[in-house]
Amino acid sequence: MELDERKFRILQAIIDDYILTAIPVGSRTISRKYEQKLSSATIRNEMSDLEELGYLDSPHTSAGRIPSNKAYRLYVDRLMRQVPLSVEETQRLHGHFDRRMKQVHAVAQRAAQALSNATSYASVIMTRPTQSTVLRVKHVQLVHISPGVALLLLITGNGLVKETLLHLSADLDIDDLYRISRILSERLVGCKLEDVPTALAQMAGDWHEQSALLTDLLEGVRDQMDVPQPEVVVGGGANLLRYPEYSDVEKARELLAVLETKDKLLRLLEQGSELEFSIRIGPETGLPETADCSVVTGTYRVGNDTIGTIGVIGPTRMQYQKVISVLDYVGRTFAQILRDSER
Amino acid sequence: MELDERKFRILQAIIDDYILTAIPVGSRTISRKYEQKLSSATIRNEMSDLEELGYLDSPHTSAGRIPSNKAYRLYVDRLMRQVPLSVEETQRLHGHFDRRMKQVHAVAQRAAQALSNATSYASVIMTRPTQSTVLRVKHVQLVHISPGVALLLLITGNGLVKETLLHLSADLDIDDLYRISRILSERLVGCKLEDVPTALAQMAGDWHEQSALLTDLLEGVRDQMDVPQPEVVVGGGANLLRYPEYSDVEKARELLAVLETKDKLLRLLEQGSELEFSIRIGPETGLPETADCSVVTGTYRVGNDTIGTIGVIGPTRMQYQKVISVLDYVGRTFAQILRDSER
DNA sequence: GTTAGCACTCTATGGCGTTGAGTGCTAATC
DNA sequence: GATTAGCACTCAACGCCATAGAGTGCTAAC
Repeated sequence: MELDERKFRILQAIIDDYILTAIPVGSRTISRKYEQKLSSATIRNEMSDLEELGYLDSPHTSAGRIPSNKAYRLYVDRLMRQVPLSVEETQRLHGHFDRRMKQVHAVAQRAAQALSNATSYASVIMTRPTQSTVLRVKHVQLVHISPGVALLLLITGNGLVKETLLHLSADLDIDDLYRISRILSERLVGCKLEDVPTALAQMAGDWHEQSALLTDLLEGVRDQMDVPQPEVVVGGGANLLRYPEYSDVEKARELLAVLETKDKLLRLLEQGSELEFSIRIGPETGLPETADCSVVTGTYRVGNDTIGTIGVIGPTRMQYQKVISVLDYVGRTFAQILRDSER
Repeated sequence: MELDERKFRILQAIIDDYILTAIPVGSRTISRKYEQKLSSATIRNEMSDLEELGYLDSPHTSAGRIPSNKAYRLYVDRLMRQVPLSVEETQRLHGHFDRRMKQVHAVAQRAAQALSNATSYASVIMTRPTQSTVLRVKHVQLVHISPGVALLLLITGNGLVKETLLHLSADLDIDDLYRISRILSERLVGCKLEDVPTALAQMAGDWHEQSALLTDLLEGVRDQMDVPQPEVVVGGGANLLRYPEYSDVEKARELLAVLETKDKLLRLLEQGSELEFSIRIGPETGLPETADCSVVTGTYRVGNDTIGTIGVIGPTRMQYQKVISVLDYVGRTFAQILRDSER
């Protein structure tokens, strides 16, 4: 049996209706609201076929049908029509942002808020710090803070600052530190950020006079060097409690707990990060706790780097078109603000 | 009518039992579990008195009694006994922390997690950045990043770094920037951080040669200068869904929404911030959404500065003693780690 | 191929009696 | 005078049952 054009139309109508109401859809509803040329009996036959093909499930004999995950898959791949955002919506989204914001974290928080407000689902934004493999040291300096305490500054080509407060075992004054800064500069400028510890260790071997200082430096720098962790910001988790699928509190709790667990969120986001958009439905999300959720993610770039993923989590019965439109808009705006502030 | 010692005991038993079970407590329960010398009838008379005095409410005639907010107030002020943490609990709490962590944000997240895990309630941690009124500039430098782009560094006495990426309208090379850095140093070192914009504006008046640069600087610095926002970290919101008081999903949603709204959280925390510990019960919390919650907060200091507030939010029927013990421990540990990393 | 008609299924809803925990009062007891 | 046994009364919770209504699936007619 094949899906002819009418079956597509009916399936689409069922999905649209179910997304809106969360009530199992009956043949009569379709016949009256969507396909007035056809009687409910005809729809009934078609629905029976659609069920046999795996696109519909029936909760029990005398309820209507609900779309299966396979149906949602078909929906997002072929049936869904792109809906542009209305002017008011665009403006409202726009209003969430403040172009003067500089810190990635703050921008991400606003974006998450915008996203969850506009969609009424939960939103997640992951920012992946630029890899230190590609960053080269541009400037090195030791700044005197107080006797025995100095600040080591490492500045990279893109303006990133690594600052490390050092407790010096040797007693060095401002002039000493200035002199040493120049020597450090000679050796470290141009070095990849990740190679700094190695370079320092090598210097310690050559330069016995200041080995105590170099040990301090090395220790301080090592602390800073550990692999930069991606950061995750979540918004609108409480929104999920609006939907009848989470009226079971225990279920809701498990889902909200996922939103509070960083590594589960990362798993949820990282799977989709290769594609520009990714929609994962039910078990495709990969976590047992989200087996009845869908996750829509998009990646954003600044320059050539993929810097993060922005996503929406909601019930499988999700307003996919709307989510995609909003996600696209917010993602663009987010990346734009980051671009503006980084250069 | 006065509260004699026996009434205190009975009230305490009722509160203890209700905190544990969330079930209205009957006279028979008290007589069997807590006051075996007294018959249920006697307890009944006492409970009737306690209700008249406003310490107990009855949901309906044939249910037991539940403690009123007034009772909880009395409980936390006079009846509660301090319970020290068990060794295992201390160890488990300890395990949440990583002493090598440097960033306030990361430490706060761990602390919030520890707090909500140990208490099974929601936790909130606010960190208030050190006021720029007391910070003085220690070191000023412009670092060349790429043609037309420079980084302005302002380092203060406590090692805080303010970095600002500047897009220069004038074309200045590395040597120009170095020269200008020295002039800036002369004028700015020793200045209060908050006075930097004023000082720059004054320089612009005197020093026409570089007024374009100074305008750029001023603009960049102003962006950084805006009042530093306190930061809020939340943990374990999903925990609240464990409790029968939030089995009404709509109620739960409103409460969890508060945990996602920064300014409401700040209001919740700032009230209690003057005292070392503060327990606010029900309406005392100040927000309508938390009228059936309690908020326990503690402040922590590093040196003489109050740097933040750490709090637990849960139902009024909260395990106050335990919460206080855990809060105390986590607060101390948190402050300790910050102290260690800041100097 | 489509549709009207009808028997059948199953949940949701509301009424109703029962159960049991708990109270409040009174009278007897210590 | 405080305590307690005894008892009538109250009220939510629970299970039971009948009913309503939405929906299906099948058959026969169009």
